[in-house]
Amino acid sequence: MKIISWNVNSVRARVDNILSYISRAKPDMLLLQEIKTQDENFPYEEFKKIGYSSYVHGQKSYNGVAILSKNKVKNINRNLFKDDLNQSRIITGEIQIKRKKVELINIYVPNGNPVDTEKYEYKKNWLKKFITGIKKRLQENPNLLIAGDFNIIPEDIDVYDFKRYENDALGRLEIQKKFRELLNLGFYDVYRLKYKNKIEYTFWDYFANSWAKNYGMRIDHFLSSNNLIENISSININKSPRSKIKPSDHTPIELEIN
DNA sequence: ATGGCTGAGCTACTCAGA
Repeated sequence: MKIISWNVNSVRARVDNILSYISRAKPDMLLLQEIKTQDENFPYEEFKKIGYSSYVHGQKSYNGVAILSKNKVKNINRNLFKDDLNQSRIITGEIQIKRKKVELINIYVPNGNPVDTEKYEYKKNWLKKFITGIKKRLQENPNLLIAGDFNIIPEDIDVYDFKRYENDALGRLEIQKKFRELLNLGFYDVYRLKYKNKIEYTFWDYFANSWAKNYGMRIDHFLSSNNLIENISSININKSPRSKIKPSDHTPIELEIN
C-alpha cells in the first residue's frame, strides 16, 4: 500500500497538479496539508472521478488537512486534542495493514515564526498537546503512523544552512527537542532510519531562487511507531512536483507499507 | 537578508507562510 504525504499550499489552486501527480504516483492514500479552504469548497468531485474518497478538515483561507483514499477509512477523527486557536491542523483515521489496525495521523504543525511571540507559544503548546495526545493513543494502539508537515528541522543536516535557522521556529533546539521527545515515545523518523546521512529536502521557498539553488529543508516527515516499522518497505522524497508549473513549495514523501 | 514569491479574500491590500 502506497501512502503519500504532501503539503499542497492550497488544494484549489493545485487541483490540476495534484490530479496529474496522482495519475503518475498512483497512491492508495494521499494525505494533504495546507488545503486552505473550508470543507464546502473542497474539490470532492474531481477526486471522486478518479476513484478517491475525501475526508476533509478545512477552514477558511488558512491551514486545513485532508485524507484522500481509494478505500474506505474508518473512525475519522478531527479532534485528537483541543486546538488553542481552533485551527484545522489534524485529521486521523483507521486502516488495516495485514493483521494490524493502523491509526493514521495527518498533521500540519504551526509554523511558529517569529520566535518569542504568541505564534511561537502557540506552536510550542500545540506540540505539547500533540505529544500528550499521541502518548495516550499509543496506549490504545501500538500501530501509529504520523505523517505531515511538522515544520521542524530535526537535525542540522536537514537544512541547507543551519546557522540561518538555529534561532528560527523551525530549527531552534527547543523545537528539535519536541521532535526527539516524540521519537522517544517509540517512533522512528522513517526517512532518517532508511537514509542515515543523506541530504534531501521536502521544502524550498518560492523566493530567492531557492529551488534552483537547492536552498531547501526537510520538514515533512513520516513517523512510524516501533511496532509498525517492520511493515514499511520504502520511503522516497519525490522532487518532481516541485519542478512543475505553479508548484506547491513542498514536495511529496512517498511511503510503501504492507 | 524580518524579506526576494505565492495564495486567499477580495477587487486594494493585508495576512500568512518557512
